[in-house]
Amino acid sequence: MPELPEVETTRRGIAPHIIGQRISRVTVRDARLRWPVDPALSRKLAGQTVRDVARRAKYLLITLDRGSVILHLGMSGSLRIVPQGTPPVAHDHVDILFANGLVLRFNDPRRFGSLFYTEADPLEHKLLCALGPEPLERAFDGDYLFEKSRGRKLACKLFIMNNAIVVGVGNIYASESLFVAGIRPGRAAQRVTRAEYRQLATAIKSVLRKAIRKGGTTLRDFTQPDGNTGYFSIHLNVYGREGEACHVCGTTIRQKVFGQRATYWCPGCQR
DNA sequence: ATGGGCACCTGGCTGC
DNA sequence: TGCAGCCAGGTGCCCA
Repeated sequence: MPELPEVETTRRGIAPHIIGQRISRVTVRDARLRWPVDPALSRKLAGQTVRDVARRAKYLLITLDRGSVILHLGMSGSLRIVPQGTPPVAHDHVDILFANGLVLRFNDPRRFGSLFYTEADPLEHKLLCALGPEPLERAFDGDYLFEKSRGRKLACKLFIMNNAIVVGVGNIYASESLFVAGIRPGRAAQRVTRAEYRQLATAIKSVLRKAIRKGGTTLRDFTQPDGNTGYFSIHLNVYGREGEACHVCGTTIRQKVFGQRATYWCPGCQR
């Protein structure tokens, strides 16, 4: 899946096409997403106009007149804007059709994504209400991480990937941020110092901002919302580079699994 | 409360 | 060439 920069890139890509547009209907080709798509979705959305496209963590929030569509891309989901009548390809599960002839099309090979509608405050939804701060907001800083981490023995990499602590730090950017901050991923969260957490919070912000600026890392199944094949890629220092030389010090990059996820670091640059 | 592990699913790649 | 096995960007939930 898209990590946070990819979700934000998607939000920015689709927003200008759908804000102010009226939904005519919804076509569900395969309702078997992470949770079954509501059979009455089309009836509930038809006639409503998109007022805003927001993001909380990696959830996209499409604000309508009376409610919100909450959409998650899972591991392999993507959204595209296509003209009505464009033949669907494999895994094009849901289409939201607009009166102006455009279609917001959700594709997700692995079907870990989700899409549902609520007329309550989306931020109060069970899946969203307990989330930690957004990494790019001021409330998230090194002092916050330091306070939250006292007494926590798990690996600091898993700590920063915990959505209750901070949202939006996925597997790639967790390794990359720890590299920039010079902290080894396996260290217990409670053993990382306040000064190091300040470095880490700064690193997380800069790594995510840089990736957003670049339009999201290009991964196998991420497609730009407008269908452009022009791919972007941020410069990865450690992720996926096991056995290769560190760009900074030349030390061989190592890999180890933490919490069932591959984790990469440079033993020369990270302590 | 915390942490560990599993589950959900398809597709691409590797190596025999 | 075929196929088994392994790996992949997430995260909710169950259990100890």
